[in-house]
Amino acid sequence: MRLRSIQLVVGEDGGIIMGKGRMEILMSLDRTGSINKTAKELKMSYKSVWSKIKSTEKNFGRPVVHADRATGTVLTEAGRALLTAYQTLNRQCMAADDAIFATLFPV
Amino acid sequence: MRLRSIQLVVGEDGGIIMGKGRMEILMSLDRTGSINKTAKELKMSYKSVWSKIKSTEKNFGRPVVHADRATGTVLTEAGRALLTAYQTLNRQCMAADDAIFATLFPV
DNA sequence: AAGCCTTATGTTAAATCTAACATAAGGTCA
DNA sequence: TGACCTTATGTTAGATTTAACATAAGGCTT
Repeated sequence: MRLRSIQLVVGEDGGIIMGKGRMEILMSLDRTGSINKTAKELKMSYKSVWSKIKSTEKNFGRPVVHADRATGTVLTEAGRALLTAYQTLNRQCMAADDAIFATLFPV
Repeated sequence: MRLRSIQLVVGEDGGIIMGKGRMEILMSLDRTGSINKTAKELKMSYKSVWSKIKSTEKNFGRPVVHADRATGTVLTEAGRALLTAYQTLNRQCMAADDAIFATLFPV
């Protein structure tokens, strides 16, 4: 018996802006500089990675990546800020929720 | 932009024991004393309500309700304890997560 | 006995989400 | 120029999840 805690940052209409999956996409993207390499690294199709990025941008209201056929893909200023904010959110929420769980569901 | 935080209590194999939906089922069940009335109240089919209860019991390891064709359905001791513990968990986690969100994503 | 309440399941259909396939086209390097 | 990298989308198929339909049967009330 354990806790599975999920944090989704969503737009006004409920569309997902950030979640654990998209966090990993942006992290990988920042490291590889390529949607293609990210897709391979995360064992996803190019399209699914690309679609999630587009979905995030639509719900977020502004671009999180700058894609170029020649130079690849890099995070925008806003994209990096969103990523680091979510990473912190995720870590802190997990810790807080786990602590609460431990008090209410003792082993 | 807002936070959607989800807390799932799961068994060792990841099967769901409690979530917001099952919390509402048990709450309604406790009030109505009938799976049928709960299904109507929550606008779900009898079967889907029943299946979720069975799933919870399987993953939890013991019955959470006592069902009787004559007298209807009531929560077991363990079921009520599980429900109240989850209600508290849900409330506290939501509050904690919202607070964290507010500090990281200021309006 | 008839009608309506209840729990209890199986089966089938629908809808939705995910993955796969196909294609287009710009840029770079040998 | 040809091969290979990259982004960019549409289309189609598969798989998974959810809803709907159907049936069975016990028990209560009138």
